[in-house]
Amino acid sequence: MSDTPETVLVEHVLDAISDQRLRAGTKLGEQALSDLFSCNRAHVRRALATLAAYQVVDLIPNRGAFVSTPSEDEARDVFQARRAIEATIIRNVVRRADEADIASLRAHLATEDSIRSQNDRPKAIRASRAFHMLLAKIGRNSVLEHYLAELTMRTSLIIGLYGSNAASLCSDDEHARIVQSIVDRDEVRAQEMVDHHLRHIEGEIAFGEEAPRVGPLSMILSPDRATG
Amino acid sequence: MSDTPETVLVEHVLDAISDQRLRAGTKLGEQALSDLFSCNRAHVRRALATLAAYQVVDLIPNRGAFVSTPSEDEARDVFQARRAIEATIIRNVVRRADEADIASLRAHLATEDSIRSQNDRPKAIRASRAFHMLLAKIGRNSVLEHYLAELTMRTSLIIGLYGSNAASLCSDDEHARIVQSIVDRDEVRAQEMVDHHLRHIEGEIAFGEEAPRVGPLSMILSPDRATG
DNA sequence: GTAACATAAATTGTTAACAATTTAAACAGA
DNA sequence: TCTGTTTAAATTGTTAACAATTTATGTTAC
Repeated sequence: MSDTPETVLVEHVLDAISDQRLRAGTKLGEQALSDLFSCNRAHVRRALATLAAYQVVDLIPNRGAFVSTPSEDEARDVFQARRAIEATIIRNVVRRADEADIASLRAHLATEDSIRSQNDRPKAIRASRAFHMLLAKIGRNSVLEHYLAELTMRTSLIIGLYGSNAASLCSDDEHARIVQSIVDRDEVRAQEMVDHHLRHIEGEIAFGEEAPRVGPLSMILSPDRATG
Repeated sequence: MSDTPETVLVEHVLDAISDQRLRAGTKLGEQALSDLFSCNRAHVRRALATLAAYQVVDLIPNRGAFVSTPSEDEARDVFQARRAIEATIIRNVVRRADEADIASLRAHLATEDSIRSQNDRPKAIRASRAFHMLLAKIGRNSVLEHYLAELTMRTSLIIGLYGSNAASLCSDDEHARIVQSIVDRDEVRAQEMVDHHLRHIEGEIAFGEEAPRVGPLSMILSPDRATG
């Protein structure tokens, strides 16, 4: 859409969160952000208000903005919400996907395959999220798509915070099997696969032990970084 | 939570939207709002950014903020999203509702009954929305609750915009029957009732014909108005 | 060496002034 | 009367300065 400083800032922060470059609890100082994105603090403040509304940032009066740290309860709520939303999305996909859509799904699977051999975890996380967002797009419900964008972002925070056992992420060939059931127009099976997939991811999370915080903002959020 | 000017402003606008006092397309001028809520424009701007993130306000560069006017497609997406989310909510309710919850549900039904005899449409709309939000609260998933708050608000805009045939709103005793199936702990029936109920509401909407715009802001949004 | 306290620095909160753009009004010509 | 142009008013966008609060630093007493 537009290219206002607010939009740029919001998009970059969201990207950084979904890539797990920005971790839960990180402080988002106004001065730091306005320097990084060369805009004034009014812009930063508006952008932070937007991010807070997306529930990926907590605004604490007189203290500043922090990347939100989901509790275990909140994490479970997020996953249940994802199951609810993605169940309807996958149903839409099975019903509405045309050949171009299926081609793009297959192309994405190929991309994920090649990434897997590279052992680049951040890249893998981004690609994995992109698969779910591709499904949402093909499902053609912009409301559900928007909510899933938020929820996948929060999922990134959760996994980054509590860590995921093994290099599982969005594992193995589960994505491939979901695509197969879409091709087969098997609504029930597709729903089962997605539900199972999400429960699998949630099950891998090790609640209790939190991961350490790290890194200065400037390393994480450079505006000149590729946006994807 | 807190009582910052932004919060107050956001809450009041949301209330006005859910009550259908604020209709789709209404301009939300910065000066007008800062006068009404006696705060400065910086606060107004932040509040508007939040409302835009909630997708009940459109921010048009150099033009200002307007209450969003959902298209027919968007309206259908909103209703499908509600079915997806409320299906899970009602399942949670059937499983988790304790006696206090059921008492509050019955109390709410009584309130709705008494309102029905008063023929006060705005009051009825608010009560009807409150029923769904009460279910969300009892369901104890804060993520779904938050999303439903947004979606019911957008539903108010939709109904206000396209009008609802008959005084149906959230009709008759459908709410009562939903409560009954909760009491009976009949998960399947409860889900069916909610799904049917939502389809019923959607079906009453007369797409095609838009309702007229009206009213000055000061009449609609007085900060000293009761909030709860 | 530690704790409490005072001071300084940094950060967030607030306000006002000014610039740029859009909207409304006034006006002239056909 | 309608159209198009010009001028004025109102509204949004931007910036900087200042106040209030929090955080960090440093000092002193024990």
